[in-house]
Amino acid sequence: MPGQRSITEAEKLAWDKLGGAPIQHDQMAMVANIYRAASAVRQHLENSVLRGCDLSWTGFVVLWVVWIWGESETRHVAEEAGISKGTLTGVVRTLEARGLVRRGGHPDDGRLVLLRLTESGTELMQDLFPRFNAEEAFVAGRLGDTECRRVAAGLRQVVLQVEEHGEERRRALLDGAEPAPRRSGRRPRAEG
Amino acid sequence: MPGQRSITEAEKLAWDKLGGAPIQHDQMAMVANIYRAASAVRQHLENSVLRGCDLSWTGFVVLWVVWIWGESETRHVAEEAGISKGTLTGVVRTLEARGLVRRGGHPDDGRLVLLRLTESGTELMQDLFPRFNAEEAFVAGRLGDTECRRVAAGLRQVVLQVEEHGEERRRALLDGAEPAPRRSGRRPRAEG
DNA sequence: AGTGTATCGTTCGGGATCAAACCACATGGG
DNA sequence: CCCATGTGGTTTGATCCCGAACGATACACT
Repeated sequence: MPGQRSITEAEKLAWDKLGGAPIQHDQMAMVANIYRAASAVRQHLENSVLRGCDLSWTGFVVLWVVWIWGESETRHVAEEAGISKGTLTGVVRTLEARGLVRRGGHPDDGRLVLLRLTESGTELMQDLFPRFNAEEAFVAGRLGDTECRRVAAGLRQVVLQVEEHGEERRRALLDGAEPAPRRSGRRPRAEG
Repeated sequence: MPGQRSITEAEKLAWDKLGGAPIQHDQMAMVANIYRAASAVRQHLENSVLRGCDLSWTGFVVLWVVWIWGESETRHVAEEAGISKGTLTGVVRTLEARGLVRRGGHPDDGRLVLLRLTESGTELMQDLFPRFNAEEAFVAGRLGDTECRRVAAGLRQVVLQVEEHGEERRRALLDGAEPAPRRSGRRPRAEG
């Protein structure tokens, strides 16, 4: 059972290493399980239905968003899919190479790019989505409908908390200090 | 609010596109929220406490595992951290370059590699973990202890379902067919 | 018409990610 | 002793991922 030598034992060990400082263990356990569940679900979906179509999780999500909402501006797709716009550029590149989506300019605003499914992309989603949904049902198989709703509601509270107060919180933690650049990422062009 | 133009509206649209085929929507909503919450939490943690130490989420998790469990074999660390052994090799490489962990051979079995924290890695975790835990508490701030436990328990059921029946399920879905190779990944060396 | 300033998607750099291929070491049987 | 089989960690190739830098376009104001 990966990652569960015992979460409780881990807490005891951490508590010892900190000289007895208090730990919010219910919160810690929830975060740990959110991440574990997300990994497990993604892995299962990728290795069952997605793999056969040569799609990654992210590729599927992007496809799904465009399928559901129809022709969309890339910024909206990135937002819905929960990835950065830079990542979306790359994902769309591979999706386009597979002939599943098409990129097109906006008639009125030259900055925008619109995404739409190709014929074959639409057919793929019609076949794929029901099978995807069946696996969602499988991973949730030990929980009843009501319990699913309850867990989903709890998770939504977490998402809302971060979305509504996360930035403010991060600012407060920095307390005036500069935001600490990432190690990776593009460097400013050398002055000449 | 990223990814929530409205999940319910999305379901209706999907239902239409499928010509009225039934959708397991509670399960679908739970999976969507698991992934959203995981992304939100990861993003918040990386951009608050982790960024200042130049650590990725995964880098932190690996460090945490070795900190808690002490000198460990890499296969166990990969399992606990929930990443593949190939990924671990890369993550440890960067962690080692930052002077936070050290790799060492096993005295009795020449195949094994042991990981341990350096002095500075240990100091980092002693400072970092309490601040990490404080942010875990922040993201869970809208939920009480009991609700956190309940959500964690539900998620554990999902993880267990995949771990105990996932492989069997994937085999059943393939139904004898070959497992469909990934598009990416190493190719067999050309026969000569 | 010109000049900010804002916003869009793309590029870029460092890194994470997986599965399969691969190589080194271990272990058991002939 | 040797060779088959198994089990470790590492390498490889394609992709994903982020955020900052960037170039192009849009829009408001002059």
